[in-house]
Amino acid sequence: MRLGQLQSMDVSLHVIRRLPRYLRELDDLMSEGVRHISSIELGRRMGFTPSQIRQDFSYCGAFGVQGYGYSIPPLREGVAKMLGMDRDYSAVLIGAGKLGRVLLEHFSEVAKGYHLRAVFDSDCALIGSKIGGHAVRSVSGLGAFVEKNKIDIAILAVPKEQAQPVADALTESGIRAIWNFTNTEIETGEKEIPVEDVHFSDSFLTLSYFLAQADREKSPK
Amino acid sequence: MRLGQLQSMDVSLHVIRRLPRYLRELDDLMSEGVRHISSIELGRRMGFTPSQIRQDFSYCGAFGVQGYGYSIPPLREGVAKMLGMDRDYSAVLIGAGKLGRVLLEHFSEVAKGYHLRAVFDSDCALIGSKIGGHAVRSVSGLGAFVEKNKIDIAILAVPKEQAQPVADALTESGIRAIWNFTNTEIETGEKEIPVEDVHFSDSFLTLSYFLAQADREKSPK
DNA sequence: TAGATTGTTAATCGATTAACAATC
DNA sequence: TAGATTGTTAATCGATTAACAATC
Repeated sequence: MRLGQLQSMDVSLHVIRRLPRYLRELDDLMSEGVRHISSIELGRRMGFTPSQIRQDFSYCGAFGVQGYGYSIPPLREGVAKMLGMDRDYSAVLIGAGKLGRVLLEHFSEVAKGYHLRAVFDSDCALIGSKIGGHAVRSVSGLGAFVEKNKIDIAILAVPKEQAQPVADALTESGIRAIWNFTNTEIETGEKEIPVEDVHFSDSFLTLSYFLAQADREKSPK
Repeated sequence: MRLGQLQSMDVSLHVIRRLPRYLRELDDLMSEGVRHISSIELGRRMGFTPSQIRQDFSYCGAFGVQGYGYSIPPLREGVAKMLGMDRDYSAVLIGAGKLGRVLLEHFSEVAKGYHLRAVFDSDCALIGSKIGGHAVRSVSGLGAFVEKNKIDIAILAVPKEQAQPVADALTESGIRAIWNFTNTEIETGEKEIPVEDVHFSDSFLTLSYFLAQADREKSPK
């Protein structure tokens, strides 16, 4: 189920999507040696209004001090906690093609604190070989593995055609979230399983729209 | 400049981001042999309200017929045209690492009708070698190439540290849009150059939020 | 204390949905 | 013609911004 469709959102999806940006900015500030900041100054850096920043942070618990601003270390931890970075979630990668391998490599940086438990593929030539320290397993064992090991997150990097069958296997075996790189929409049925789509083609075309629009404005016909 | 911050949007970013989804759905319908559809039926398939679909399509020109619905082929072309898919835009890839190579490979599928003109990297070991039919060039020649060949789009897949310097070279030499995979924000100065960010880490953490939220709801403490 | 800045409530702005006249 | 469905205007809903009392 696409994130936007999910029910019971205490915090709006708009706010949630800004949290990782705050995290990056706060980490940058930390590495610059800055230890506190006001919503005005942070807003100036990030291109947000101070109001929005105060609103957003109020969802992460109260870390501000009147007349002084925010103390960065606890605020950073508050945001990280909201994002579940302290919860030791486990993941599996399905699809050990080129994209899968890139994700595998990035995963340790991108997702510090999360645990990649296994890699699956349907290609017999790959099964058994080692990729990034993980023996590639056959997708035929995917459901059993997810169920037995109570895997939280599936990273889906298989070809379009396999997206839905693999998603079905995952939902049946109790997966809790799907990170979807297949450039296609997947159905997860009744259960409210969050699916985060990373559709390269959609992203590219969005950018292309702005070029086309600029050209239309230049020479309207 | 992030897309959300751009001025002069005739059509809101929300609508623009739905256009590629419509395109995919319409292509799916075409390949199923369907040639016309009502906003009600399309809404049912996509999880949108019929109102929204009619609103969105009205921006692409009028393709509907009262009492009948939409004729898919011209609607599909109308959406594609809005997205600039008929405009022969040119692109360069900067960063021939693993991610860059995946993007290169996907580019021909993802971006049919767009032309990849060159690949750049700063690694001497890579320069001169061929990747996906393109000789890898030194980034030192990036600005001159973009300027001379009037390149429209830069695909930025370099390490974080190089993101801003490369972006500076690009903006100075007249690039028109940047597809940014560096997991960091880039500044483009005065000119309103659209930047589309694909931040894997942000996307992953957004998904992680929903897991954490589900757990918080289960055992509030 | 005075100045600064938060957290939160109220006002505004924008996006989505509903309604309906137009019409195929 | 009658039924269906569009395109568009009005109503609603939700997100962002402004304002301000609380207070460090």
